[in-house]
Amino acid sequence: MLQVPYIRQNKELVLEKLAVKHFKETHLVDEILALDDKRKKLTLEYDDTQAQVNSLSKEIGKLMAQGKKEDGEAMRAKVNELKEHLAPVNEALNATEKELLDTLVKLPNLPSPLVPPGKTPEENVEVKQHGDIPALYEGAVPHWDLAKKYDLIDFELGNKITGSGFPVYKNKGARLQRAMIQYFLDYNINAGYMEYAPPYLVNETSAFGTGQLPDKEGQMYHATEDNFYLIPTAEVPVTNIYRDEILKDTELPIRMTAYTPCFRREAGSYGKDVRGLNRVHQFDKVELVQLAHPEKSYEALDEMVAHVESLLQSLQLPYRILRLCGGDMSFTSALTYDFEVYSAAQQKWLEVSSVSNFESYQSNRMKIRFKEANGKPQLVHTLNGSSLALPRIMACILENNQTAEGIHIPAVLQAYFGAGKIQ
RNA sequence: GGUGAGGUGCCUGAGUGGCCGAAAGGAACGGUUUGCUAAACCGUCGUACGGGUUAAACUGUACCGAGGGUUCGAAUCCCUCCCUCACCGCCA
Repeated sequence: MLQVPYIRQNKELVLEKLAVKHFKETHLVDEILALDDKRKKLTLEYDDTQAQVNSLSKEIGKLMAQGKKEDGEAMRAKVNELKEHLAPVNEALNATEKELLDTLVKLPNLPSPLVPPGKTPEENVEVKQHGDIPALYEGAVPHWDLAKKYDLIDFELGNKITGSGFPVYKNKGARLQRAMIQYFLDYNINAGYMEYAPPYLVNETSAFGTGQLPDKEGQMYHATEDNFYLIPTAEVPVTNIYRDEILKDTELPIRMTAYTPCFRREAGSYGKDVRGLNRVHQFDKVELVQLAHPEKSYEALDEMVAHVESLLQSLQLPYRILRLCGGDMSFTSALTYDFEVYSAAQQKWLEVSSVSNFESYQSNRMKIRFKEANGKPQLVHTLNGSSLALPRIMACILENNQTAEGIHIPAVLQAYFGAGKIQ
């Protein structure tokens, strides 16, 4: 969430930037400032009255110790009077603080100046395209057919065990999946990221911290008995590792990577691009998370983009990089680059990675801060990106690398996979 | 799941109603001195939100797992929840 003092000092700029995101409820800005004024006023009243209570209470203690009971009793009556006045003030203050927070989380993050102004996915800006679109042989088919032909993935079996969108990987399909996870993690570790294996269920506080709660609650699976949420991405548990911590500036940047399954209800997205691996409820992903100094977070973003790019290049997949426009960006992001790989058999681009800078939007929720020598604590910037989401990479490798003699495995994966081909 | 003991600052750890935002030790940081990769000594050493100031200084409130309660006054008493440890039960 945004910081109130920032909103106060830059109100016009905030409104301009909200417009880039096509955010309509701009009245919230004034509401926030009004609530903050109210909060300050009530705080002042509460603090002053409580200060009187505190000092009188101390005197009562002294009087009682000296045996001056009557004076003490008189003062006690006075304190009780003050406290009667205090109760409604305190109540109003708590209610105002809650309302302020509730309103504040309704404001999205502000877009960086680099964000294009568009509204729809068509208006995203292609920053780069790399690699040749492969010309497939005549018998080429989409990955769901290949999965059957080579016995790699069983979609129907997933229906039986759980429901739609829970594919079962088997044989070489399972092994290829595992090979990719291993390769991606190794690749990230070599680039200086520390590996974590975090929990796949998180509590409410963690889900709030990265911005999944309160507004995206319907997208997560909820284990109601214990009030835990199944993670929609490793971003949630990994970023929360440093929740409520104050780091030293010398510890930044912090680079973390984690493999986890991801669980997404995908409510409301039925019927669109759901065939095969294109959209599933459970999938595997290797994630990158960085905590960076505010002045260096855009360098970190570029570094992550370059990192994901080199990873895709090593897999020899044709890809393009999009800079998302204001209307297509996520609520919490300040700048996002999407990576898409080209699926030759489906003849379309599939998103496989999304790399974003959240600036201090998440860290303000999580209170992840750092301190320079003799300085005050300030918020870090958080970033994350996929490296990579597995299903669509799998789909593209199967489709783009299919030949009459089998499916060619990218050279960098062969050692992990244990063969050069699926036949 | 049951029973018992606990949760205090970066760490260890004292504190069972006012003198406690909190002893002491350690770590860390700054300095002095000596100087074979170190010791001794001195100092600093929480956070948030207000007031105040050009900025400071200064000052108020809150925070001793979380939330509530009792009291003139709570780290300290009571309740609920969360977590940790030990033992028992169950179990990969």
